[in-house]
Amino acid sequence: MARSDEAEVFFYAVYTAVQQIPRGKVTSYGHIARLIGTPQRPRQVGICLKHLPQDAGAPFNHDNVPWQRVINAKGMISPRSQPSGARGQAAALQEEGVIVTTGALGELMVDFSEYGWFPNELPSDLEDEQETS
DNA sequence: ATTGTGACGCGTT
DNA sequence: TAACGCGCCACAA
Repeated sequence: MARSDEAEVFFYAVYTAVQQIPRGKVTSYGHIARLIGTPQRPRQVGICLKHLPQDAGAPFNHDNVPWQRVINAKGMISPRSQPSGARGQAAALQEEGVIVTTGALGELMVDFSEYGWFPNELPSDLEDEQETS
């Protein structure tokens, strides 16, 4: 692996946590950071998703990690998420029943009070899952 | 090796 | 209320 071992652990934690987000729900980068015990690094969560492989053969990839369900704390889909803007992510969310509204500036928003998923901790322990790799 | 750049969030202005 | 500053740290140049 190219990344350091610590980074590897962090990536694993992020991807696994994101997989816990139920279909049709959304959460924030910051909340994912809190769930995995690193509340000071919402930004690194974004980096993990940014580098999420598209290759279906990878252990974590665009198919098995619902990256589209992670948005920022203001409830808006990050414009930087994709080259074409946030449209693709919005489409992916709408496909699973999430209503995405468009602001005056063309910003794509999701109502947290309706679709927010903010548990205090992860439903399953993620610490000791993958022992063999 | 160094420097700059972020799929962010929160406290201060 | 909005804008700015800073922490965080993996990655690309």
